Amino acid sequence: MNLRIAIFDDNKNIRESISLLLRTVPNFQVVGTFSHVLDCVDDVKECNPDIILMDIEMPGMTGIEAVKVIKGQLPHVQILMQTVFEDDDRVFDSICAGASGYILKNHLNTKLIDAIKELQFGGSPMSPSIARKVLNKMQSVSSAIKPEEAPDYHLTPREKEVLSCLVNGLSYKMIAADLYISYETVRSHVKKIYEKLHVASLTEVVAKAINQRIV
Amino acid sequence: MNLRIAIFDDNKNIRESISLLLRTVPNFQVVGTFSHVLDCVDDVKECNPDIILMDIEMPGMTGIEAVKVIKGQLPHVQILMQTVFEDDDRVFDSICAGASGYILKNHLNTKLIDAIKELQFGGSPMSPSIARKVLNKMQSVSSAIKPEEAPDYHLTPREKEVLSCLVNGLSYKMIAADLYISYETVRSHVKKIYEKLHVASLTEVVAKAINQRIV
DNA sequence: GATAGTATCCCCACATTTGGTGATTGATTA
DNA sequence: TAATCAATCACCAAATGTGGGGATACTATC
Repeated sequence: MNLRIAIFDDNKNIRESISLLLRTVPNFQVVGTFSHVLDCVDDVKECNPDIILMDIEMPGMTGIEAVKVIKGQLPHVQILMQTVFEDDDRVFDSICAGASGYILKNHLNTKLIDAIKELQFGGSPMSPSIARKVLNKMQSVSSAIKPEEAPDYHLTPREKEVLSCLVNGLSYKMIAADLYISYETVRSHVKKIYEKLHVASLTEVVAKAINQRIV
Repeated sequence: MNLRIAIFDDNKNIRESISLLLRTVPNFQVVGTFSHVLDCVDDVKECNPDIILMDIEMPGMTGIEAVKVIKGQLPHVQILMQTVFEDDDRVFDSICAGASGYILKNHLNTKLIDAIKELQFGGSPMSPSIARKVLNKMQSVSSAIKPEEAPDYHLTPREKEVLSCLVNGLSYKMIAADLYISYETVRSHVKKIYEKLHVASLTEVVAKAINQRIV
């Protein structure tokens, strides 16, 4: 079974030399090379690659934007960024856009072949410095990854509904109208919420609800 | 210049075989092997390694907790997780604790040597499946990584102070007391904030302030 | 069949917030 | 020097939220 590869790079020499290199590998098949990504979705649909090598700097639209649109329409395609840039912004933007690997252009040849093979078998090849950046980033956003488990305040479903209305800025009246209950019922729920969250004002409720992701 | 390596693993055979393996590499120096991490900080201070190989499952304290305390006290040490576990929790916990690499135990020998060398030169070696997990995680928390740049509401410093008081649940009166200004002045600031944020209630202010990280 | 919990509703009195309009001072800037 | 803006303070009237009661109906669950 052949591995179908497409290449997006605005530099003709690079396209051709990568193409030549990959053709020497058994089972690798270069099914398309493109100098820009303006028609990338059509191009990709046309040549139907398993893996895409994507440069970043290209005329008209960047490779990062291309990753986003391609993954949006063809999520099964694996995309390997291959670029000279290693600034945080471009690295993380690429990854968030959906790239499955990121290698730098400085040391080509065998590394590239290994990277493609790694990608083929479910890995995510990254140049060493990129991998380090990624791990450091993970650590710096660890609060988003491992949210310290929010205490459970045992809010009832209805109370949670009311709470989320409050967080959306609705007044008691509006909540009453929204949930088809009376103003006084809203008050009852809010009182309960105050008790359960140990707070004494709407602002505290909202702050606590958002910060502890209760909503 | 030698590379000093310490090994934490509760399995004696593994400690010894890794130790033997690493001793065959020029410039590698195994400076300590330990069967548990209960005294890890002392152990590490004692043998002063550049790189630590850390298993996860050990008696008394897990390798992940050990990473946390070691990195807390000796942040310059590079720690390479080396384990059989590849569940998301342990992987991300290890990384968030401060590990600089994560490789699986199934394919030892040369891979391990390469990983240590990669770590030595500022990389973050990961087994392919681990790297994939990490990239996927990055994508799933992309909102935390690339917060869509909050619009600037041109709040004055004083207004920001008042705003953060509001977010902390203080009433107008309390804010007045806190900032040594009159109740009416607080009101003026709040009115301005309402205008600038285009909202009409405290709850909306608080929600917007927190969600858009204005505070 | 008693108990506990949820969801619904009501009243009173008081506190707080809100929407107006308007004013003074000092600093910065055009 | 005139204009702008931040920061301060004031008053009025109306709307909204808060704290304390209490009540009913329905579901579970023991």
